[in-house]
Amino acid sequence: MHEPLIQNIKELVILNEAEVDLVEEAFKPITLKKKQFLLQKGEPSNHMRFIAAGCLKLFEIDKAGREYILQFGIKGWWMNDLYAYLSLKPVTYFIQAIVDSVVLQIHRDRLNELFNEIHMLDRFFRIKTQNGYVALQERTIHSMSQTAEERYYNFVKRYRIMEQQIPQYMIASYLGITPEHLSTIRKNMGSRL
Amino acid sequence: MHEPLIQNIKELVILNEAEVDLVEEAFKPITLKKKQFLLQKGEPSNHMRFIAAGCLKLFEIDKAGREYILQFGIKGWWMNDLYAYLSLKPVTYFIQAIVDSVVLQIHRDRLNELFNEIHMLDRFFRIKTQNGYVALQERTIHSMSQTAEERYYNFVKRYRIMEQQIPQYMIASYLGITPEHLSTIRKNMGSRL
DNA sequence: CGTCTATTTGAATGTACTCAAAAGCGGTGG
DNA sequence: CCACCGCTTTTGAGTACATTCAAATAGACG
Repeated sequence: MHEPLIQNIKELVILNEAEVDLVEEAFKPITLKKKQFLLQKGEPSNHMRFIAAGCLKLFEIDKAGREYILQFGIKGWWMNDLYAYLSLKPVTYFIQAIVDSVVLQIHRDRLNELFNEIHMLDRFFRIKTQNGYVALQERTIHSMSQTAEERYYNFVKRYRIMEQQIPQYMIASYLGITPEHLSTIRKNMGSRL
Repeated sequence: MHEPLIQNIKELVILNEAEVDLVEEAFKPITLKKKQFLLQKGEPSNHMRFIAAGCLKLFEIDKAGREYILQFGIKGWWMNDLYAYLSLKPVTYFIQAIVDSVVLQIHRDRLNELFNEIHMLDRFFRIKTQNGYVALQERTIHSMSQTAEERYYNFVKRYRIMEQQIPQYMIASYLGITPEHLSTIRKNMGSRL
């Protein structure tokens, strides 16, 4: 169960066996059924979270009730309302399982202890966050410079694995367009998919 | 000259005097005239950069020659093509001074050494990047859920200090709209500014 | 099956863009 | 110190991309 987590960490930093044990012990599994919430607006976010299996979405709902998806996550990804986690404030986003999922999570207090017990963890999260930042920056550029069709095409090309377990209207939300429009785009793209 | 840098670090982690000296020694100042480039597409980005004075922009130019501004930076901000810095690949973005500026920079190799000499630096950059990620996430949400007028209004409200030294067409680029459209928005907003 | 949810289709509308041109503004040289 | 030049901002007309709203069709699941 902790396999993918340990592997994920070891991709970036070195851990000895004792440290692996510490990490495995600290991260507790949570199983989620499809559509179940991991985090709801207003709750505190006291855990750092790693997806061991399944697929989840991180999203906001505005006053008009519209849903905006910030991020999808599959096995091997980290997912959190980072702002709420860091600031100790109530979360402003929701996290919900798209399919049955397993999440490994560690409490902030325990993780902060671990940062002192395993210096390399600071580094791990620094690099992880830097990578996440870079990816988000790219997404920002694309949302400004590309048409909806280009963004959809790139999404499919890049996240083919995800795309198959995610309903179309969620992808539309992620791309910042309406489901109707995405449908039209797909029709026009036709064979190019 | 290194004052704002040290202060910036000490806001998040504790440094002793020896460590302060190490940091001050490692970061070298660069002065830039208005419109001068700090980084041009194709170059490597071998330094981590802190703005000690002035104002700069980080932007991309697409094939059509259109400019997309990812980020403005003023005194106390960090600025880099993080992807290029981390991957050692040539930069895909430009960094250019909007007004006369001073940047403090440290070479990647020296910074990596410092990470081992000053463990708290790992933590500092982890937290910095996390904060940056959170801010970028918010921008992403807003670019999806808000109209151009709302985005402009929020930009002015939030970055009043910046807004005064930045020409309007650059703000338009940052907001993902045309200068003409921003002009129209300003006219319609009228007194509400 | 039948029901609920997701996707498609189409018409009318709106927001932002393109292109073109005029007006404003700031710096520089005569 | 004013006139001119280049760059920024404004204005307006026509257009394009994406949205809203409504309704029909298709798919998934009990």
